[in-house]
Order: sequence, then C-alpha cells, then structure tokens
Amino acid sequence: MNIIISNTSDKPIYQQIFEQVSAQIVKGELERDFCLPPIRTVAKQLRISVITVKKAWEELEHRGFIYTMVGKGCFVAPLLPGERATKRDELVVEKLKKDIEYYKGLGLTLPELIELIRRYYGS
Amino acid sequence: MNIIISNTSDKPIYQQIFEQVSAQIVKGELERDFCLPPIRTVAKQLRISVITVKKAWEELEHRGFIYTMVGKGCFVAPLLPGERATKRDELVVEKLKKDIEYYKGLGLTLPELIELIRRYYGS
Amino acid sequence: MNIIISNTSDKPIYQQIFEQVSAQIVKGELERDFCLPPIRTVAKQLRISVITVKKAWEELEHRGFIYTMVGKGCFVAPLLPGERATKRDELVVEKLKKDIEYYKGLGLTLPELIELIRRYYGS
Amino acid sequence: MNIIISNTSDKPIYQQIFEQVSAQIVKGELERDFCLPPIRTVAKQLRISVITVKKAWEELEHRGFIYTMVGKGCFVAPLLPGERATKRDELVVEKLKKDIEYYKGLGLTLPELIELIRRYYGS
DNA sequence: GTGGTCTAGACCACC
DNA sequence: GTGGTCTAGACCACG
Repeated sequence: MNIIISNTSDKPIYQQIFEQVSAQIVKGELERDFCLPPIRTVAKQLRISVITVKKAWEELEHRGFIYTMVGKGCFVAPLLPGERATKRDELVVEKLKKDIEYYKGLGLTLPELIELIRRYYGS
Repeated sequence: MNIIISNTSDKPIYQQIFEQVSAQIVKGELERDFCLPPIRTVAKQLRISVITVKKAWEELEHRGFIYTMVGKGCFVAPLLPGERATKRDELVVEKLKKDIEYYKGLGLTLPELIELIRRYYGS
Repeated sequence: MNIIISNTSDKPIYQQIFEQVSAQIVKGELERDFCLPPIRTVAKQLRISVITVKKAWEELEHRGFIYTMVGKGCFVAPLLPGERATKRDELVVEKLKKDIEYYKGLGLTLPELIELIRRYYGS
Repeated sequence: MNIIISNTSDKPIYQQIFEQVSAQIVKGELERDFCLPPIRTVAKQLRISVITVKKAWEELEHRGFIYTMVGKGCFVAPLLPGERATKRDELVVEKLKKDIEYYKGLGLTLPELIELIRRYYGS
C-alpha cells in the first residue's frame, strides 16, 4: 500500500489518503481482506496525526471500501471485479458531472474540452 | 449580470460569485467598461454580507477581470477577444490539470475518460 | 495651464490635479497673479465633479501656491524664483525621505538605488 | 520577526505589515519554512483585529512570500537567493517608476535627484 | 452615493 | 490548537 502526502496541495490530507487508497482498491492492487496497517503506524510513517489517518479510514469504511473488525484491524472489502468497476465509476461520475458543469459554464464546447484533455492527459 | 448562490454547495460563496461573474466576462456577456452594481446592492439582492461580495470583487480585480474607480464603482476590464480566450483557458487549464490527475489516479484511460465526457456533456 | 487626468491611476483625482498645477507653478510656467479658470470650467473640461476641483484648489491655497479673492477667482501666488525653488524642494524632500526609508528598509544600498534610478529615469 | 505599526501613517495597517514582513523575507532574515506566529497571536500583540493580520498574510501568500498549511500555520516560502533578489526588485521597481514620474513632473533633473538622494540616504 | 479599511465575534474544517 | 469563511456594523476617503 502506497500513500504519498503533498503538504503544498490545497486538498486536505485525509482526502489525499482516501483518494489514493480507494484508487488502489478499485484498481485491484489491494486484494480482498488485505489487512491495512494500524493507523498509528501509518501516522508515524507519514508524519501526520493519528486523527487524520482515522478520518481517512472512516471515509473509506463509509464508502464501502474497507471494513473494520474491532480489536483486529481494518480490511479491504471483498469486491467482485464488476463491483470494483462500479465503485470506480461512482467516484468518477460523481466528480465528472460537476467538472463538466464548470467547463460548460465557461462556454467550452465538447470538442474544445476533449482537445484540451488530450493535450494534458500526457503519457 | 446574473449570480445564483447555492448554500448547499461546498464552495465558498465568494468563489461561486467569482466563477459566475468571470465566466460571463470571458464569454463576452458583459461588455468592457460595464459598471457592475454596487457591492451593497449585490449583497442585499443575494442576502449576503457586503464583505463577501467585496472578497469576490477583489479576486476578480486581482485576476484582471475588473478594475475599480474609488467613489465611482467597479467596471469590466477592457479585454480583446483574444485576451478573453486566454483568460478562459487560464481558468480551464488550472482546474483541468488537477482533474486529469485525479482520473488518472483512478486508473481511467484516456479513451475511457473521453467516452464518459461525451456521455455526460449532454446537449 | 494643462491638466491630464488618469482614471486608472491609484492616485485620487484631486491629488493628480494638485501635483500638476503645483508643478507648473514651481517651474515658473504659470506667472504670478495669473488667474486660474473657474472651477466649474475646469470641472467641465475634465469631466469631473466641481467638488473634486475645489478640493485640489483648496490644497493649493493651503500650501501657498495660489490665493483666493472671493468673487473674483483664484490667482497664482507671487513667488520669487528663490521661493519657487524652496517650495519645490519642500515637495520633493517631503516625499523623498519616505521613499528612501522604504528602499533602505528593503536592504537596497545607495549604489544599487542610484543605478536603478539611472535606468528608469529615462530620457 | 518584527512588526511595528504606525497609527499616524497614511498607509493602511495591513500594508504596513505586508511591507515589513516581505522586507524581512527578501533580506533573508526569515529562513525558508519558518513558521510565522498564528494570526491571532500577532493580532493580540499589535492590538489590531485578526482580520487585518489575515489580510496582510493573504497579500504575502498571494505575492509568493509565504505558503499556508491549514490547521498548521503559515510558513516562509522557500526562495533561492536569486529569487529573493528578483522579488525585492519587483517591489522596488514597482514603486520606483511612480516616484521617478513624480520627481520628473516637478522638473527635477537626474543629477539633482541623485544629489538629493545621496544627501538624505544617510548612513 | 461609491469603495477602502477596520472592528468584534462567530462557526466551520483540519490537524 | 490552526487557518477559512461569514456576519453586522462602523468610520473614512473620494466624487
């Protein structure tokens, strides 16, 4: 499990963690029932507060990416490949709708938008 | 000039105002040297504080969308059509880079992303 | 008598007028007892409020550049060439002290400052 | 970090703060990543409103002198020595152009101006 | 009338 | 604890 924190980003740290861990789950990089490291360990490694890690874990559980067994730890939820794709699309579409609204609001046409995305998507 | 405030949005009010007014300027809906309504008037109409409007106006001036004449009011900056497009692209690209980063992080390929955008762009 | 107003300047209009008229007086471009045009005339020509012109005239009188004869108009004060130079230096030194304080505060050495002035003084 | 407020100055308080703190940064007196005191603390010490301090901090961040980590504090931006000089010159030239315009308007020649500066620059 | 500045005090998100 | 946002209300400079 890999997490990289950016202190200069405008995103809250707990959200950065949520996004990276959930991404690894929907991509299948973390197998079902994989035991996440204890929050205190994660906090130490990332040099952040335990509370911040807790908040990210809570969000992950709330969205169904992990489940908690009290006293034992947190584990990756068992998702079928199809469910994984569904969850990913949930995340994507939720954000995509807002984004498109913004770009349309600025008068950007569909071809213009796609052109810009091709340019900045990179590799 | 149209401004609609959403109190349920997670975006701060002043930013909602900034986005909507700047959008109308780059789209050419507000002509150069058009005199914006006094901040007190806008505040009353939107039922928000004068200071919140002022913060939006400040950001607009700061980004070069409007200019202020103390005692007279605030006016739409004179932008050449080319400058308008440039400013629009500034706003778009600034956000687009972050968005793409997010979608790539979720393992979305370029074709998948474009496909989803086509679907949700709508009319 | 020449006055040019800049609406984009951050200086108040009345101060722009004061600076330009006082400059013409200390440079001897306006002779002693020259009758300034009525404030209403100036206001019309510059397309500004009478009140603004009045404020500039008051400041000029306060600083001894002009004198008022009620019902007749405002006139350039009689200044000997030496007095003109003195008044000019008053204006210059008053501002210069503050400016130098600022530049010194930024750690600018005297040679650096002179070098920059040579560069930007232009013609 | 030292800040001295003058209530008799015609400059707004937030600008006085901005000038003094930015000066200390470009002079290298505040090291990169130095944590500025909390705005509430500064406000108490200077006996001014939190908001006034915040406005100064915002301007500092906006001009790239500091960066903010929400919940942690505000920190001096990491500037290379060359960047520090560049930023200083930005501040200097911005003001210098206006000043020179003023002195030229009063008929002051370049040698006269330099002579006066030498006299008043002091130590 | 306009915008510019400042105040005191509040609630929130984040850590 | 930190900064981020918003409020109501005041006084000033400018026109």
